[in-house]
Amino acid sequence: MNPAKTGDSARPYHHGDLRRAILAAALDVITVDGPSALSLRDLARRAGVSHAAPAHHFKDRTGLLTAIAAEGYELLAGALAEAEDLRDAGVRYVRFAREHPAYFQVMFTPGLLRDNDLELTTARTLAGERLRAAVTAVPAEGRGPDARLAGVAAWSLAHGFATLLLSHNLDGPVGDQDPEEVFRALTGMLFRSR
Amino acid sequence: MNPAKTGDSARPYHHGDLRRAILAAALDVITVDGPSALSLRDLARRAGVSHAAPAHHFKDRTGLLTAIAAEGYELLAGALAEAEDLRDAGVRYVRFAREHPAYFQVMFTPGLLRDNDLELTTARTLAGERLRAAVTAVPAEGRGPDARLAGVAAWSLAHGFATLLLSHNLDGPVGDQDPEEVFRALTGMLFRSR
DNA sequence: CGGGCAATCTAGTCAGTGTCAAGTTGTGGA
DNA sequence: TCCACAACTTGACACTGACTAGATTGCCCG
Repeated sequence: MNPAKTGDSARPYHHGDLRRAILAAALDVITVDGPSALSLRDLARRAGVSHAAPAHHFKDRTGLLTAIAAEGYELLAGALAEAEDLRDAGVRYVRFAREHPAYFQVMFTPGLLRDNDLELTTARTLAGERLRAAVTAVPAEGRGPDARLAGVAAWSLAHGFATLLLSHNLDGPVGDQDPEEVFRALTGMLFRSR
Repeated sequence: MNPAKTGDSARPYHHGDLRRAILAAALDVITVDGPSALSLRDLARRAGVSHAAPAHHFKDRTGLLTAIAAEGYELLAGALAEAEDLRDAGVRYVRFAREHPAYFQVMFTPGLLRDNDLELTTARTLAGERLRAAVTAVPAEGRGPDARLAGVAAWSLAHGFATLLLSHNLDGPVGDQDPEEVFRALTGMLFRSR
């Protein structure tokens, strides 16, 4: 029998899509308070479900974070796939970080994830390939002789900018300008001579 | 002054330098298992001290992390102060991240720190100034008209490279090469035309 | 020299957490 | 129809951070 609860009629024994609900709640929490504030019991409470229910869908806390990261890499791969050129890919990378800070944070915080998870690694390599594709699309005389090095450079630049942005380290320099525009100007400055 | 501390039979009531011992143990734990694995009780156990002793030196868990971050910014500022030019500053930034991954991780993981802490903010602004100094040391015709933008670009590049390195996202592209050399080559590629 | 005092550490408690094991309820497939 | 399995609940355990009160110690000042 269900204990008291708020709102609608009696909740069915089966939630319907508990997995989705937990994920959504988790993203909310992470966005506001960061991954370390995540509590399976709290998520269960938000979904109106018993304290051990989440463990049935994501074995652990780590399992939950891993699932989030995998989904994040899929979203990122999707965004990068539509990029017109390398600079656009960079802009989309930054935009992804700003629009989905929770995903981004989980994806790139080491020690939070089960690195050998299959779903995670495949999503991750897919996103990596999309990035490499954007780099190799640049004509060789524009990007220098070493495509691999150019890829690292582009990724570092976009990733560093996005990370510093999220950790509020660019609040001063960027101010109230549109971060995407700043990033565009930044790449324009670095590559102006080509 | 201090009673003997290591190896002897009965532990003295006063540890001697518990604060230092806790910090050192914390850095070990973070290096191996990340900040989320940090437990005050575990640190107390490692230092051979009661479970509540750490709280006397660092009010909370957050206080401990904040102290670590502040010390990290001081170390970073010290490293940047000795830089010869902008590229060298970047190399030192990357080297700092590799030599002190625990500090680096804590410093740039939002939500872990007490951002309004005085010691933290002063150390942070000091490091920021050292970075700006390295940028403005570059002659204007080499860095373009906008020093602020050039600073963001340089910081993003170094920070992104360091972050991706620590999260093992460059294990493939960089391979077994010396990361500092790769970074040097990378900046050489980006700035070859000046 | 000796008493007091503040820094340091101990010990106990409380609410909250992840995880495990075993039970209960609903549902789809043979 | 019925039954095996998936989804969820319930209860328990060991752990955590935070808080409190009290014990111990070394040092300063008279």
